[in-house]
Amino acid sequence: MLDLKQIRENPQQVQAKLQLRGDYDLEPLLALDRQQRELETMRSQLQARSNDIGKQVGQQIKQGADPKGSDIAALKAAGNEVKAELSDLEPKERELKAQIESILLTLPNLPSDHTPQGATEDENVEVRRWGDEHIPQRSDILPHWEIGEKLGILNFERSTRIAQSRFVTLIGAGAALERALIQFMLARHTAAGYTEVMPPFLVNTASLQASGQLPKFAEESFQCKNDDLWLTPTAEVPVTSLHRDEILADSDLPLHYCAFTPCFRREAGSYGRDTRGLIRLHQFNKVEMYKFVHPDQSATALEALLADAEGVLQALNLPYRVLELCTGDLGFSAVRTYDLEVWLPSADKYREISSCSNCGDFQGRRANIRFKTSGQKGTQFVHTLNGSGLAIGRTMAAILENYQQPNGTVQVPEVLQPYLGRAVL
RNA sequence: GGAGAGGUGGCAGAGUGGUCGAAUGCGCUCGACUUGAAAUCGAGUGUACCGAAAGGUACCGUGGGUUCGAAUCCCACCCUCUCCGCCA
Repeated sequence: MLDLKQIRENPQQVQAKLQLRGDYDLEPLLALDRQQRELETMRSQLQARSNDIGKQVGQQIKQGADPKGSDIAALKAAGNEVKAELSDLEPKERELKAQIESILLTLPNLPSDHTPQGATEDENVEVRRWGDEHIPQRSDILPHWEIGEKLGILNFERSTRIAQSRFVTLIGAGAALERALIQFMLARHTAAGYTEVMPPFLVNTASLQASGQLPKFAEESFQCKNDDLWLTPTAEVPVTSLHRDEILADSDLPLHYCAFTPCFRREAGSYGRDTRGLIRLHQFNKVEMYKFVHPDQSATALEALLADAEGVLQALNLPYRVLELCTGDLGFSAVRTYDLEVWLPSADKYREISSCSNCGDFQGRRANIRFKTSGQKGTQFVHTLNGSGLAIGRTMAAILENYQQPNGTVQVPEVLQPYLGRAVL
């Protein structure tokens, strides 16, 4: 959520930054804000009068005045008058506040000054490539779903029987490889100081709103309609809400977490895209990294987060490139985002495998997560960052293709062998 | 699912209509005493909004209601705990 005070004080600046992301008009919001504050002043003055009358009644009765006497009756009448005025103002103010809130909830975060300007993903900026020398030179590499089914470790067809299309069942070494990847990544991140958490995989509406998935992107999540619960679309959601409505001490920061969770996405509107394989499923596993940091630290924390995500790909010797997302491609909550794209030989291109974002205080404000600096009064919102480290299914796809051997087997990356107990699939 | 109990400040816990943002204890901060520490004593210690400030307003699970006045009474909802049933 954006800071209403900031919008009020620098409307043209905020407007200009929002314009980089889409078409937004702040004027209605500002008008509502002016009305609301005017009403608030009036209401609070009336309230003060009402409180004063109430106090007088109490005092006079205590001092022995006749509760049915004319003095008291006059006060009560005055009180009733104030109450009538209040009952007119209160609902109006409440309504205005609700309108302001609901508009604020739909405004995306402001891009950073570093973020390249652009309308679509075509204008994302490539920052660097890594591991060109690991790109397989053969031209007969099978797509991962074909080699996976050949090896009997991926099954898509039976998964439609169990669930629907866009689900996979991992079998034998496939299931073991998935588990090994999770273990490997968590071990790496915990060694780097991230605290492992395994949160609930069902989250409530407030949690989805806190991290920015709601209200705008409801159709992207699976909902349990009988309960106020949704299937988590990413660990970012439960981990953000791990500290929702808390006031931390500045000495608590930074907090670094990593979490393995399945992720559930409806992929509404992507019919016909990536219909085969592990790239776009309704359910996939992911190891996520997440940081709550002091505002002064979030810029450097993003670079460190990115390095940690890259480290996973490097350890697996998977070729990748780093993109910085342009303003038009930035996610709703993000100030600044790097995507990691891994080389997929069958597609002959790079595909997203990680997204590392600095959300500034946007989620901190939505989730009401603040910190207090000792010796200073007042609170500030924490900055939050999240990054995949990595999406497990897409990592498996990359391995099945980049490590494919001419004889139809797949080499197991060296760092995974201890976790898997074998060198070849 | 059935029966019951309960939701108050960082924590514990009082408060059943009036001056209660809220006793008391613990914790925490600062100060005194002490060579230092402990103990003791003193002062302080929630958040947000409006306002240049003085100050004002709101918040006792959430939302409504009664009343001049609600933490306290009424209604609805949510959540937590205990016992029983079911269950990994």
